[in-house]
Amino acid sequence: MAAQNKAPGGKQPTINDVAALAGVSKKTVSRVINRSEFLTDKTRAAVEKAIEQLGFVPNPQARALAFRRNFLIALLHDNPNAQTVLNFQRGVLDAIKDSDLALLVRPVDRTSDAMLEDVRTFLEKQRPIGAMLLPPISENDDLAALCENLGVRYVRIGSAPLDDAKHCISSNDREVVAEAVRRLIALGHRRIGFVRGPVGFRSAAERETGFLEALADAGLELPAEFNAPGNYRYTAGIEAGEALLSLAAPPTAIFCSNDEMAAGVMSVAHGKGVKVPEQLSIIGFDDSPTATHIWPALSTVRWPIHEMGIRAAQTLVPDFLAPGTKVAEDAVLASTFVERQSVAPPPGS
Amino acid sequence: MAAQNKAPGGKQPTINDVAALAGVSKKTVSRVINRSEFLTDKTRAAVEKAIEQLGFVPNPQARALAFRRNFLIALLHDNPNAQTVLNFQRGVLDAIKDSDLALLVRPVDRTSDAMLEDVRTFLEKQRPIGAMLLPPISENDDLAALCENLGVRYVRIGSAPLDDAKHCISSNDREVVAEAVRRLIALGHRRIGFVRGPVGFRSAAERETGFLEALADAGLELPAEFNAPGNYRYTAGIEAGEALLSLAAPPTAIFCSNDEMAAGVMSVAHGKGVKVPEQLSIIGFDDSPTATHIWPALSTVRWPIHEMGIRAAQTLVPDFLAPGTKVAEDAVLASTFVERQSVAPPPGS
DNA sequence: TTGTAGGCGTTATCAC
DNA sequence: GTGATAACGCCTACAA
Repeated sequence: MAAQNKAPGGKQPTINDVAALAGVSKKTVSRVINRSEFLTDKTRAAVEKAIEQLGFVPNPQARALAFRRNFLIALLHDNPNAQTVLNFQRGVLDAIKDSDLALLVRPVDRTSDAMLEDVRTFLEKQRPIGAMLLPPISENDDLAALCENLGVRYVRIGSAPLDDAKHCISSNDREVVAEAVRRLIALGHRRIGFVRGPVGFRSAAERETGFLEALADAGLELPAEFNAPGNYRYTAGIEAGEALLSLAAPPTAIFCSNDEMAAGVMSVAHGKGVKVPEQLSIIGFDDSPTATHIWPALSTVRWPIHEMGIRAAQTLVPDFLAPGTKVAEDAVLASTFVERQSVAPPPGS
Repeated sequence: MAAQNKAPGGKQPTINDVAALAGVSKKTVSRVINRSEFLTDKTRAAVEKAIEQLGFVPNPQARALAFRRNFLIALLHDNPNAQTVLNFQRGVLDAIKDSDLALLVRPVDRTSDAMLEDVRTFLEKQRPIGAMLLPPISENDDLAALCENLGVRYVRIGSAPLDDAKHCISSNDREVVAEAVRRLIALGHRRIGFVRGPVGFRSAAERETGFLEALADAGLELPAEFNAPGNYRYTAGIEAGEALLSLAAPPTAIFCSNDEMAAGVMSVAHGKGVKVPEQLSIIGFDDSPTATHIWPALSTVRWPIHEMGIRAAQTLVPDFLAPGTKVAEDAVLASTFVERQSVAPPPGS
């Protein structure tokens, strides 16, 4: 489309071609590229015209070499939820859209002994400006320390503040879970079951705390047999559902620490002929695609993951964004309770 | 862990440090790095020892500059199915794991007029060695031509061969869809509905062809009212389900062109009290997480997407993979029919 | 405010 | 086979 006038030789034009055409030194061109303040408007205009005319695009590899730093930011993740990762990715890409940055993706294996070394090698090799850590690996302090040591900026994404605001974007999961559970209580539920997240995950702990807070506020308790273990997988939901719905006096509502497990519980309910939501209310967490694909549609907590991607990028590289980008201030973003068809008053009310 | 002996000054050691330590020229070190054939075993050993000793890692930015090419491959996608994208991504990363390559991710907006220009800018700026195009944008011939023109290698992923084998990794969707439908017919179904994919998508066309082939082989026809439009979204499944299940003589089985739409159809069935699979069999396509999260679990076609990611990377950059990597030959990978609980003989059989 | 010289870490050229 | 020397395209330091 654009008149891509190539430099002599048919190659990509370089800073030298621009300098020659504009009748200035290449350093001056460099100053224009890097938005130096010390430039006459006239000079700048002349250079910009030449750039336009040649269709010049600065070579990022050369800049990376000279800057001793790549114009890349990295996304490190070990998240089983594809939609979450991808939504976050989209957010990041939306944020860096008009900048010179590109996004590098790096899944890591948190169960591997070599994880830290792998990440170190990756960061040393690619030298990204910064790295964004998605949960659950964002909870790993060693990883943050590694970034710090290597001079790679980092931002951790979490369900609760994990670090100082400069290094953390989080949501208020606990509060929203409590809100969701209060909703169940307001509907009349008193026998409320809980399916936990995996041990050692901050997100799981936050959700559990929020759940217990809401119960405590209402003067309710969580009987041991209503407290089912889980690991964020569908199969754990199946097991929890089997356990909870086989009780002599089963719960009338179950809060599951994520949507996948909620889907598992719901499958068990269907299999046992337990009507949702008439006989059993179910709430999940994530607002994953699953939440709307199952029947009845699942009430859940929506994580502002796309927004978190944007904010994470903004926090990580405010100085590399396109000029004029509006950057939000808050590091804690609000999750929201989304009520759908899986919730109703308890039977007989 | 490794004894990272730094070069004088505490920085990363460079090729000069290695050359000095090994007592050779830096070009010789370069030859070792790039696996040149013209080297004495003795020289090579000496250099490798020095590399080891210093913990030297070649600077990819400098290499990129000298090679006039980045050690990056790009994944271009505009796929609504997060799991598909991420599984593919994993495959690619598995394939390039022990190489010097890194993966750049670039979502594109196929509905935008500026799409082609955006991709051009991206490719010119980043200069990746190659690009991998996921469906549906893989079906865009202009995009392939653009890569060709820019000297960026490319591989297209598709449901059927879209290009010569050198540039295409595909699956045999048509055959497998036919197989799935034959299974329905074998169970006794004669009234089989179809929910189409979006117009203009090759994947949709392939699935439809396979479906019709199986019907024709059995001497069956697809009545117009059994042929519902769709766009791969859940809501389209809802609409199709409403239409098909409201017919005076509804189908006893429905093949949906993807899982999301199948989930929609299933929700409608639940809502209408139509028992799945007793009164209605449903088959989807993708084997997405949704397939196992809904109840009853959905029979579907599994796309070998992770494997396709591996093969795509191998096809794209066979010369950059870790030495000794076994590269498969076939460009057509097999999808498989996965039978789950959503399929049974028709009522009254 | 602008320009000159030199360097970033690697590879290509072309002798030896 | 191996090694000087000159790129690669851009930036920093310092000079003007």
